[in-house]
Amino acid sequence: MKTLRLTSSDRAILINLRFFSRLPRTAQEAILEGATVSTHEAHDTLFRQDDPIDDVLVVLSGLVRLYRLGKDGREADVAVFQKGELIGVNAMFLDRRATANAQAAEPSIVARLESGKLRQLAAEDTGVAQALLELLCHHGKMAEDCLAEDRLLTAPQRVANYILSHCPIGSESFSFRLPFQKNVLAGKLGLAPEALSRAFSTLRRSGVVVKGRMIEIRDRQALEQF
Amino acid sequence: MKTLRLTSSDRAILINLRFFSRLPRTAQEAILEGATVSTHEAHDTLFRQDDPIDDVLVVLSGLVRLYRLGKDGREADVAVFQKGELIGVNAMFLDRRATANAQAAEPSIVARLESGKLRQLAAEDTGVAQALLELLCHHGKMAEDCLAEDRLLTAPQRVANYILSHCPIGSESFSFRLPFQKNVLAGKLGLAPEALSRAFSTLRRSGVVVKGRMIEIRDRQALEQF
DNA sequence: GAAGTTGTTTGATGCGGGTCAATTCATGAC
DNA sequence: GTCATGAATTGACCCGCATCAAACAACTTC
Repeated sequence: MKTLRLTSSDRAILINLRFFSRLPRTAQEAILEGATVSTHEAHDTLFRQDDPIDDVLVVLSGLVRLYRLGKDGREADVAVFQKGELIGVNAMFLDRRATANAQAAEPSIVARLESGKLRQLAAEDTGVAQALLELLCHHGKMAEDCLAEDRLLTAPQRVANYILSHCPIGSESFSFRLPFQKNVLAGKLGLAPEALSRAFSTLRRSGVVVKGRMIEIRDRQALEQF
Repeated sequence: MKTLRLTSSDRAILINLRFFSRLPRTAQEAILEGATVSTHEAHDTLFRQDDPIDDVLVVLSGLVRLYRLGKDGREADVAVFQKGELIGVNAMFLDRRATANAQAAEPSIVARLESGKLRQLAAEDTGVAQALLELLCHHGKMAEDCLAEDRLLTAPQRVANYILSHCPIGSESFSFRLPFQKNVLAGKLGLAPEALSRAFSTLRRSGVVVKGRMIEIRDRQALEQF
């Protein structure tokens, strides 16, 4: 892990965050002022469950995996964060302890914003609070989706869903590149890597072509009703 | 379904809500003014997934189950709300559509608060926004817990966990009454009723005595390490 | 290039829990 | 009390997926 200064493209990412754009310029500067940046190797741990955390993390590049540990040492992913996403907003308004472990899933750069300052801003500026409310509601919806998927769908169905969520509406056939390793996708979907692999091979019969990280869809209909 | 007036004990429940107590008295009155109350039989549907909803629901008595439907008609619970809990806060700050179906799981009374008014209050008063932020973060944590449990624990472990969560710290043996039917508990834990039943019978060997809705714990240690 | 490392696929096996069906148990209605 | 309805349990069966092990593929590193 290495500590850096904010580059101008980092600043661009931060400034484009929903809640950031609501801030008066002076507040923006105040936040950026206190921000630190660090780089991490794949598998680096950013924080551990129950650690006290006083920052909100923003992924500037790479990928961060949030997971809990079972008593037997097994890991279960609860979220995966990509560029531009915020980690630790929950903790900021609760007991300021991490509810899970965070680990870089690939070489990553993250910014740390002082959560004390953010809390204060939210308490002073309803626009900031509003933006955070919307963010949290969005998180809430995602979590609900995830839980429902886990409970209702089989492995191939979850994968089909994931693929469709990347399909622009209206297009009948298309292709895209997985934004991360299949490894990580498996965790995100609550599957063992082997199960993901088998799910892909099941979906081949429905017109899904997988070549490395490239996914190609030939028959959207077939996927939808899987 | 029948529409009622607010009783004084209903008012007491509402006024004790975390975010409510932050409001100036005039705002409290404004909210209560616009509130409606309705009673529901068990199995009544309060709203359906994708319905536009313009209210936040507060459970005054009884129990409300929130669930999603699978393509095959199977139901998966995403949350269960008891007296004093708020339903539909997410929707209020998103697209104002229900993300799931809501159903009374037993005879229930719910209040409906105008979400437009609430949103406005949150936009004007940072104290209200703050309270909602805390509420949502709490919801977020619960959802994360739930997801992690689903992915890490077996049925008996989930049940053991549930029981322990009702155990006052420090007490080695104790007993309590399930706050709802086993039916509902099963759904909440993501289990079929049969699986819950079997889990209970597995836990008997660890000193859990089940008689109707009464649960008795004889050996806390055994439960914790299950 | 060769050789090690890490990610992915495939096969064989076992466990957990969903589903269906049949009882047993509770709870009320009359 | 009897009967009826719904809840909870128990057994039998099966399917989905985790797990273990091994073969492969794709990148590094030298």
